[in-house]
Amino acid sequence: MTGSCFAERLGHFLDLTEKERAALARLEERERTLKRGQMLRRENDGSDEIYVLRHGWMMSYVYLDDGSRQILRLHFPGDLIGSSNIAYRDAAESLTAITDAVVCPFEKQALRTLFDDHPRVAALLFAVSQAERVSLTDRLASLGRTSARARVGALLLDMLHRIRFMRKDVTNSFELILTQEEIGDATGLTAVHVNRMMRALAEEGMIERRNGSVTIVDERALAQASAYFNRFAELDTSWFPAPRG
Amino acid sequence: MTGSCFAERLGHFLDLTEKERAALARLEERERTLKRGQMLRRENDGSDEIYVLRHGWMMSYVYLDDGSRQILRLHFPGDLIGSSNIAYRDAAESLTAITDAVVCPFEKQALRTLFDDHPRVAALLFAVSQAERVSLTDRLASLGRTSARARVGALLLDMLHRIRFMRKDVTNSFELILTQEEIGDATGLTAVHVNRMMRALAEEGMIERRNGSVTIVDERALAQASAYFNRFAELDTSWFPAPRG
DNA sequence: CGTCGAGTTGACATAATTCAAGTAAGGTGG
DNA sequence: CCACCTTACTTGAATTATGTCAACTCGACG
Repeated sequence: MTGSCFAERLGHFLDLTEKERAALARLEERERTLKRGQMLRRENDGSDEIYVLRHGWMMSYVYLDDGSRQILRLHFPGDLIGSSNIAYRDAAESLTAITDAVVCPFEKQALRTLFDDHPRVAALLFAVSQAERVSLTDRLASLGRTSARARVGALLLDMLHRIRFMRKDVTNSFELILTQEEIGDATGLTAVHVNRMMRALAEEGMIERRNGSVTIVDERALAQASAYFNRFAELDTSWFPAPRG
Repeated sequence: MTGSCFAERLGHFLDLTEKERAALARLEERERTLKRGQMLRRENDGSDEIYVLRHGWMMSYVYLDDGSRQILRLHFPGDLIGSSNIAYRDAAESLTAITDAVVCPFEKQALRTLFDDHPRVAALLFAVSQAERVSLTDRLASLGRTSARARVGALLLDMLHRIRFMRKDVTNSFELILTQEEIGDATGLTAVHVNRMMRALAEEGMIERRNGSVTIVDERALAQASAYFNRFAELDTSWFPAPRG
């Protein structure tokens, strides 16, 4: 065990104390391995579990009555996932592994100690969840007010930046992994139309595609064409309580 | 001063202690009055302020480069608004009053005491913000995967349920207040098309319109047609810390 | 070698937008 | 109190973006 990837992720924003690290590590005592495509949790399941994603990519999504699917969010290592049942008894979204993945499940009761003993970590969780909320509002504006081409472009840029955030060696190229159908379910489009938009972006010289990987050739132009705004500003930690102990 | 409407709202989920109520009331010491249409805060403004909405309706929204607007969320009394700068230094959304309104501004530093001294209230804030996140994912699915008619229907139902939550005497009729352009900006449609969809819903006998008010005639059918899921389940407070003091 | 899932492309259908013209209601200054 | 403005709402016709259906290619895999 290499230590808590959750603590590592949160440590980007804050110098955690030993005690704080230990408290976070306690959330990752158990591990569960998932194969590509395997479902971790289904919408409406009652469960006390929340997860820290340790390795691999996952996605959260819902199905509508007509059988269509909306992908709500892609998840990368260090993400806290399944957080809808922090608020509710029953899960609001399904969770499935996009690649082989490892998650650390913990019961939400474990958050109690965190809020009681480590108010600064609680504040950090709260701030991170607000940042996630902002990310969702960006997606909302993308789906509500931009063209198909812009939505696909914004998704690609979001993936690039989030991968970069994890691995500083990644510059402008990454393995796509998602099928065009999944991209469609994330952007509210059909797989066929996603295909056309990717071709369009490629013909315009903004991206290149080879095998399963994408290169963002002209990041500035793509961001412009996609109404994409990079939210990777620093978190504002100025209001946080002092560390305990 | 009639006491904290924030505490009143949060008290729906939990029996707050006197000390907890007092701590929340401290967030509402100042008041600011807004006229219909008045902007409280602009996107990208740097500000340490967060607000509790005390009276009236407000909305949060963003503008895109092409001048189009996406309304992110409607806000009702008791809502915590402007929460994007809990995470960031600069505001991610603009805030404007839809009706005459009263807000109580407070500096985010005030949250520090709350997290330090009242972990149970902090947990409640966190849970409520997760519920808001789920509400955003519902909107995402609505915009991404449902028809214009369904989006308008879902917005009407959401408004109905949120108004009911505040005022138990409201049954199935309310004053719309929003213009069709605003409905369009919330649902990702043009004002013209909103108009047609409202007519369609009326012709199908699901709603009635008179002057500025809407009556939901057949709530079940409308919910069905709009892929609407009512999230007003109880919050799960089982994991919260014990009250302090 | 055959099958299967994913990607690609064309022809056609449909939902939503755009443009344009008009009506209704409320507010304001003379 | 009226005449005028302005803003919101309404409706039709033409246009465009996206979806649907269908056929085909390609590579992976058993």
